[in-house]
Amino acid sequence: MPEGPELHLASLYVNKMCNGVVFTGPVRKSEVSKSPDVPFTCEAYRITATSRGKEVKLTLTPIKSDDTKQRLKTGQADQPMDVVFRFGMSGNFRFTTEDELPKHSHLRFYSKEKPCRVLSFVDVRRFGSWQPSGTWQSSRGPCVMFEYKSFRENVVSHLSDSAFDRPICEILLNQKYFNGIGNYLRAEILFRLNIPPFVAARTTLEGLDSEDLCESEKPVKKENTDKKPSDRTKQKRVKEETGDLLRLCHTVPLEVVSLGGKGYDPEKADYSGFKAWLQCYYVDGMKSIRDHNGRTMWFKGDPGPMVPKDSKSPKPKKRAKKEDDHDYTDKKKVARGRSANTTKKQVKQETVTKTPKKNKDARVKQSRSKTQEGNAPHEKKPTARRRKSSNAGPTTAGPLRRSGRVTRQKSN
DNA sequence: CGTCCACGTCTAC
DNA sequence: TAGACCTGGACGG
Repeated sequence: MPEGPELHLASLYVNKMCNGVVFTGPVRKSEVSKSPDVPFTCEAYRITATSRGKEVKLTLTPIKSDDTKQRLKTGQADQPMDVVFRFGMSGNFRFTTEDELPKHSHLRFYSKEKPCRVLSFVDVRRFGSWQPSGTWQSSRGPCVMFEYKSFRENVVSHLSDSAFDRPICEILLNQKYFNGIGNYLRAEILFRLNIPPFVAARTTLEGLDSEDLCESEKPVKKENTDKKPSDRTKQKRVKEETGDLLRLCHTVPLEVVSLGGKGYDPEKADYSGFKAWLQCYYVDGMKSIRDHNGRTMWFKGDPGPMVPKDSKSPKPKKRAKKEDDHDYTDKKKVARGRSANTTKKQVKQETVTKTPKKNKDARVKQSRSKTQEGNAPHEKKPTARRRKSSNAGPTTAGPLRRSGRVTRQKSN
């Protein structure tokens, strides 16, 4: 659930579900969670939520009672407490009855009703975290969706920062400047403007005004294809109609919010709406390669000059089980078909083992050493990456990593 | 069965 | 700038 739109939708969900609900008692944490305890307990309190970029803040507000003495004696809160959440790769909120507690519910707020209900912070992978008495993380910039003006100013006034030496697709994930943008949004945003992902960020951004000159412009849409404008003209028109890159960092996430539903959440029934909204990310026919941080960048056309030297396309997953093969309307299939699979459900017990194990995600980053001799491309960056374990003898477990990864994409 | 991949940070050489 | 941190679904053998 994790880019700006999903975090915001989560805050809307909490406010809707918890409106009028009275919560009680302590906040409870799962055994396995390593996030801190939330030292808040109260006979009667309410919960509201707000979001900023990729964070959600819950505010726990005690309901006034006359019995101050009693409250203090039993350690009850009488002041509100904020808890700030980051969702990692899989965080979300759910409000259920007590006996329907979701698996991986790691922080729980109990309602005072008879068959009580529970607001859960659910997080399968546990990359998410929370901070009791928390504040918005100071290293993160303004929210691309709801602090648009200061977001723009923050970027435009810091273009000399060396962070902007990087390719545009990589700085779009830098939360100091693009709080709320994640991997699918960067693909969708650059795709809309036809910006090659691996061009220098500063080049792409300089010249943009800290004021949005497009301000009062109406939505988007409308594509007049009878004319064949030159590329230059086309670029200009695109800008006029849809706004510049910074504006799309604002409007594109907001589109996801207005889709309703849950945004990116393949497990949910209303995922199809989101899937249909995607134009580039994981879409059949698009290209993808790993950026310098090992994250998959989806794009169309020219990758741009700053492509990682040894980068390869991740393997195109075959479309999952059939599902619908009847294309009713225009076909807009997505490469990944996570079907709503509700079959088995191994109730495996989550444990607290601390066995040092082989990392998995790390392997994703190690681009296989293609030319396994140390050719050193020391042009610009001291690209020390790409090698590492290559000539250090085969690792016991994984001798040959991927061999030939084929570039997905049929046409171009 | 094993490998690869996933909406994101963090922090330690 | 590599790993580390996690679970689980899709796929391949």
